Amino acid sequence: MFSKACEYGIRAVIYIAQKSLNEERASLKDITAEIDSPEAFTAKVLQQLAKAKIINSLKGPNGGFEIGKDKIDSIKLSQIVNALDGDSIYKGCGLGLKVCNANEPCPVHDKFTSIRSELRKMLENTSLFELATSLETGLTYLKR
Amino acid sequence: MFSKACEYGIRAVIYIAQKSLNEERASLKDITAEIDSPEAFTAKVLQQLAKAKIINSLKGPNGGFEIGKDKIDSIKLSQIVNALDGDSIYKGCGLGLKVCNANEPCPVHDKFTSIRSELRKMLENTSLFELATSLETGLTYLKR
DNA sequence: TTTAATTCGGACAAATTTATCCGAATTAAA
DNA sequence: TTTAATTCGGATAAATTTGTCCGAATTAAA
Ligand code: FES
Ligand code: FES
Repeated sequence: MFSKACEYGIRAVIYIAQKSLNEERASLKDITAEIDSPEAFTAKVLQQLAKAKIINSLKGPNGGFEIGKDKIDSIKLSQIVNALDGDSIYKGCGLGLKVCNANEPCPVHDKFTSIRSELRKMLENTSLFELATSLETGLTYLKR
Repeated sequence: MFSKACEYGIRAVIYIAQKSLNEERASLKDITAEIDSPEAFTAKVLQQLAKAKIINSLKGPNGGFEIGKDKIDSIKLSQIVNALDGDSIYKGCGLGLKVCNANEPCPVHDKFTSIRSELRKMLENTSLFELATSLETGLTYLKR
C-alpha cells in the first residue's frame, strides 16, 4: 500500500507529535529506537518531511525534530503520504494503465475508484492529533 | 496497490477470458499486443498463473492460453491477486509492523482494516466473467 | 573558544522488482 | 519425418527501492 519510506515516515511523525504535545523534542536516535526503523534511512525520510514543512528540524546539541503544537491538529495523514509517496495513490490506475481515466476505464475502474475514494477520505480526515493521542493513551503501538 | 506482475496478470487473464468465451485461444504475442506489456516478463506471469491452475497453457503451433468456459464465472479477482501477490494485501499492517494484529494495533489499524476489508470483499466478489464481458462489449479497455 | 551533539547531503551498497535473452521441450501441421 | 510455432525454465541484466557510510554544517553547552 505505502512505501517503506512512507511507513517509517508516518510512524516517525506520530511519535514526534506525541513528544511535541509533551513539549519535548525527538532526536533521530530516539525516533528510530521508538519505531524500530533503520537509522540512516529514517534520517532521509525525516529530511524530506522537514523540507515539506511537516516537521521542524533543529541541529546541534539538544536538537532533533518537533512539530508546532498548533499544527498537530491540522496535519492530516494525507499530507504525510503525499509528501513521501506523491499522489500516485490517487491518480494511478488499478491495473497499471498510464493514468486512471473514467472515459476509457479499465475493467476494474468503477470498483477500484470507489475503494480508493474511501481511502482518500480516510487519509484526509485522519489528523495527526488523534493518532498521537491514541499512542499517548497506550491504545496503540508503533513497534512490536 | 498491486505489483506490476499482478497488473499484467489481471489484464492478461481478462483478455484470455474474453477470447475463451469466443472459443479462441490467446498466444503470448497476441496477449502482450493486446494489453501492451513486456513480452518476456508477461510470459513469466502467465507461467505462474498456469501453475496456479487459473489458466491453461498449450504448447506447439496453434498453442497459447485459454480458460475453460465453465470456470470463467467462478474465478474471482481475489484468486488472481492471491496467485501473484500472495496474501500480504490482507494480513500486512498499514504502517509496516510485522503483522496486523488487533491486540496491539498500530495507530491506523481500525481505519485501515476497514478499508482493506472493503477491498477484500471487492476482490472476492468480482468475477472474471463480468470483467471479460465489459471488455467484450467495448465498455472498458486494457490499454491506452 | 573549544567541544560535542546533532541534522544535512552526497556517494555508495544491498535487496527487490521488473525486464530480457536464449536454448530446451512440446506439439501441430506441412 | 521434418519443420515451425509455441510455451517452459534458467540465467542474467536493468531499474527501483531500501539501506548504509561518512564528512560537512550547524549550534548549544562546557
Ligand atoms: S482506469 Fe483503471 S482504475 Fe481507473
Ligand atoms: S496493526 Fe497496523 S493495520 Fe493492523
